[in-house]
Amino acid sequence: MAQEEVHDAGLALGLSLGGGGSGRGDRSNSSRPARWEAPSQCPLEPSLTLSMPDDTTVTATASGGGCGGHSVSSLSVGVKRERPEEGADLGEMVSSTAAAAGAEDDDDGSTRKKLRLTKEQSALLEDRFKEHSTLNPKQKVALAKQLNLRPRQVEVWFQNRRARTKLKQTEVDCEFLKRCCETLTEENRRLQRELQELRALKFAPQPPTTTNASNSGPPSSSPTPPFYMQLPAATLSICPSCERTTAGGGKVDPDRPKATHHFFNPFTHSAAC
DNA sequence: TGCTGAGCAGTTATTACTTCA
DNA sequence: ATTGAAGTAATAACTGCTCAG
Repeated sequence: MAQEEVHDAGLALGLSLGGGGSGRGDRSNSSRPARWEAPSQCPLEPSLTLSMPDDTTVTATASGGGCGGHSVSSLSVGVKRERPEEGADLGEMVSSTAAAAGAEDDDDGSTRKKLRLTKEQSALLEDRFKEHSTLNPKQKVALAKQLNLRPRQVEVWFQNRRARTKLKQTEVDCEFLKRCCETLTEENRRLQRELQELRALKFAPQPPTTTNASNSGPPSSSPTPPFYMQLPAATLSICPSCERTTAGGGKVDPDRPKATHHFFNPFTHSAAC
């Protein structure tokens, strides 16, 4: 049951086709034989292919039990009609798959069925994906043969698998950035607090001691704050690793006002201590 | 420069499962 | 406890686009 689904505006049916979707969706099947053969998942699956006068092919495939140990039996009926449009790899197919045991196989075709890969197929595909996330044409064909799938299905599976991997990685990255943002927010709060403390120290009454060059700025009533008050907040940061402040020693090189020896880099989770 | 094949992003449709009345 | 409808997640398959060769 390795049919590929296509949307068929002409037949208001869920279409599942083997041997080619429409248009560019099935590039790998350009060499598809004129008469579509239902590819069976299992060599033991009996299949029947009928060629209709109007180039429509009806295929019935009964599958089950004997393939790879999966227990789901199914009956698949596919209808394919050659469509003279956009090249040779065009075809349409109607298929319905239903559990053979008790389920009806006479559905009106208004719903299209989707292939579900068996656990064995998925496992092998996963294994191959772990080795290489892409396949060259030869590998694709070989793997398809091994899985009793069509190369197009293997191709699609790998595409979807890559997309899922990327999506997961994006989620991980997003989570990481979220944590970074939280870390930076917390860091910002800490720095704000520290700034307030320093300001309070600055404006507190000071004992009449001799002043050095670093704090001999204008009086507190002056509109321009002393030099260290103009430093970027980061220069006063507390290293989360060693819990020391960079500007705590009171000795700041005026030529390197932005030196942040203990600045914590949330992207590397490291501090340049 | 046009063609072709491959990969990707976005989307659709189906299936399986869960929840709830 | 059972059942059917509704909701949801997973995923196979498709379309359209870009890009390299």
